[in-house]
Amino acid sequence: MTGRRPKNGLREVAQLAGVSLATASRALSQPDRVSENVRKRIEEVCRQIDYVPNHTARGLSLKRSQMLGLIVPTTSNPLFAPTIDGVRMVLDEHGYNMVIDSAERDHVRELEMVRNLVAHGVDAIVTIMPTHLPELFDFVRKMNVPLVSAHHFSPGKSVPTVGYDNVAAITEMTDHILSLGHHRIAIFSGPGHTTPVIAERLEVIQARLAAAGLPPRPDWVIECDYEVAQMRRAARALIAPDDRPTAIICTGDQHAVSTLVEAQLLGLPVPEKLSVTGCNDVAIAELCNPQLTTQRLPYLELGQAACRLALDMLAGRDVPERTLLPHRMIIRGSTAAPTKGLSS
Amino acid sequence: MTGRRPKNGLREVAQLAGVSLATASRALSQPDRVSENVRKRIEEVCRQIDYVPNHTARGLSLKRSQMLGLIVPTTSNPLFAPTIDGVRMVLDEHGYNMVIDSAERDHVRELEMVRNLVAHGVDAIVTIMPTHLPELFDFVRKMNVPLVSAHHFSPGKSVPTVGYDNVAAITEMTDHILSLGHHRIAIFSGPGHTTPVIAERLEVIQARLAAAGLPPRPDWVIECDYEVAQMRRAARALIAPDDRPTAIICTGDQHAVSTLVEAQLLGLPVPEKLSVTGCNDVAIAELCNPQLTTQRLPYLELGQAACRLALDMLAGRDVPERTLLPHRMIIRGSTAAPTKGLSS
DNA sequence: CTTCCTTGTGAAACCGGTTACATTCTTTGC
DNA sequence: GCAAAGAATGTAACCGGTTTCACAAGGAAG
Repeated sequence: MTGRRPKNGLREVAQLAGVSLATASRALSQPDRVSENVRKRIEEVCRQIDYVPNHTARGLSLKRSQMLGLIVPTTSNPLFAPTIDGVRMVLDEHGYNMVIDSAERDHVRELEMVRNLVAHGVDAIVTIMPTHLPELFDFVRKMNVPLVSAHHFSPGKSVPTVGYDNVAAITEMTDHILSLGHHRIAIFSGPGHTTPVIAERLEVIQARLAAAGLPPRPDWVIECDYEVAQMRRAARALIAPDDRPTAIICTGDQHAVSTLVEAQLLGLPVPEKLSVTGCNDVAIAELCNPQLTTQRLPYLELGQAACRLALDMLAGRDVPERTLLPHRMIIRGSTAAPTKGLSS
Repeated sequence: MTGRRPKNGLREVAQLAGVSLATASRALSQPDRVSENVRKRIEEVCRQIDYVPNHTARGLSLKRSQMLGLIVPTTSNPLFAPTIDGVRMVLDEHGYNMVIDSAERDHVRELEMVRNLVAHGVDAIVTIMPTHLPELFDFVRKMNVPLVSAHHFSPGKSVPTVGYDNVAAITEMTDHILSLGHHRIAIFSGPGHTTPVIAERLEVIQARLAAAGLPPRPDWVIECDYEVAQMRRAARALIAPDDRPTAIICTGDQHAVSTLVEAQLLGLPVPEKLSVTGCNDVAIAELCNPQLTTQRLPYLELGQAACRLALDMLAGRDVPERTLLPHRMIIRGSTAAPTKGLSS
């Protein structure tokens, strides 16, 4: 503290150690290219003055930032938390940082975010948006920035994609209900217009039921937002009448649990008089009574795989266009064969 | 596409527009300092070649990155999702980006993360860690980087802190149970050793019960991890015996809901024979039967306020050392006076 | 004792922007 | 009609690192 410090970062270190800037830089990034003696002296100085390297400058020079950009549809839906966590786990192993943006379920905004991330110099991008603007593909190709799409296989994606088999998962669940002998089946779904994944499930279930020869019941196809009061109201409307379904297939666990709660309040035993299925296997699927039959979807693994792929692309390795991750049906206590005499 | 592009970013724009680099730069950052004519020409060129600015270079020159660092205790606990969301909301308004790190509930790692974030050039930092290493305060002071701590007021924090009154909230809840006339009260808690906030709640509840003259029942103080099977097992052990409490105060909603489920399985009516309280008011508090009496804690607001404070500090404005956000007790169906004859 | 090759180090260019200062060209005032 | 003020633009230094290249010293080979 005797005089004013140059405060030029590495320049100061170099000066204090009595070497040139270049040597100081090498001592830190390629320790074996400098003499033992000098290296130790520089390390000592770094400790002394508590030197903090400037990754911005480093990034400018090296043209890489050690940062990966992650775009999520929304930060408020806890469903994506495991995916974010998966990305973070892999990033941690590689000393990478994560900058995260929310596209607010909007394609146009997604493209903005991608431009923004590229402007900020991220080395690669993972996006969990289910579908993308075509311009997005042009942009990343032109900018030559690795981008991988995680979550949903939709036609026309021209970037590496990792996902699970949404159609198979919900088909399997529908077949489970059908094979139990149910004929009076309702669908309780999240809003399809904001979420292609949900729209797809809804569509697949309906098609499957029709294929099984069940007459369509439009009043048994409910779309409802994730707000608790709304879900419970809708669930009640579905199961309160005497003319009620014997099974309800939900596109998400929240809707299923809401249904369970309302059934309980109405004194309708599950699964004896009503079977209910969920999807996603979030924590609440086990925190209800009975526990939920649901599909465990690989959200954590989605994040991990997508992140690995992105880093692979960055390293110049070839990556597959599609990576399919397995789902698994978890049959718990909320489904059973319909009571005789009610099912037909 | 006639020849090779210089590909020097703004230099290329300048060249194509027939102006100097400085003018091009000004046209974008201070449009009113260049002539109408030139500005339009430059904007046109930018559009033509789809110019993407380099924020890294900009950051190096300006010494600010338009990025804020956020440190969370863990990304796997969805409890912090609203806080992250709150930060993001405010950041969006200011055109800031967020780089997020997980400290894995570890102080030492938190300090590493802070150093890492500073090295990456973030303009300010928000951390949701409940307590910090003393070295952290020295570091941020020395580096002169705005840091605000959100979540918990613990003694000795020498940085601006935003939080809620954890002690008051859990005291209020304990008093609610006491005032209903309960004397046989158990505590079902998350793990205190990993989470100071939980440890504090546990301590406060015990002190309050003792102050009310209740004899201590060590077997009615349970600490249990957040894993569903574990929580349910512990809850069952607590309420299965005939010698059971008439009320269970939980330090988190998950524990409370687990208890609710087990009570239901045992045919133990809530709230008639057992009162249960939660804390945090996460979504499941409304997705159970009966709905949970709990404390609504301002997690979203925590993120918003902390982020605003951080940006204020960055702008050189004075900020309060402590910002207290209100909590609110939400009395729902899971609590009631004990049945006569059982309570005493 | 040269000559050639290593090895360690320094000087300077560079990454892609921002900006203080200098310069040129208009205005405006007297 | 000329000086002074003002507006638009250009020149060059700078942010804090990395890296190419040149150079000097030391060791091995001839």
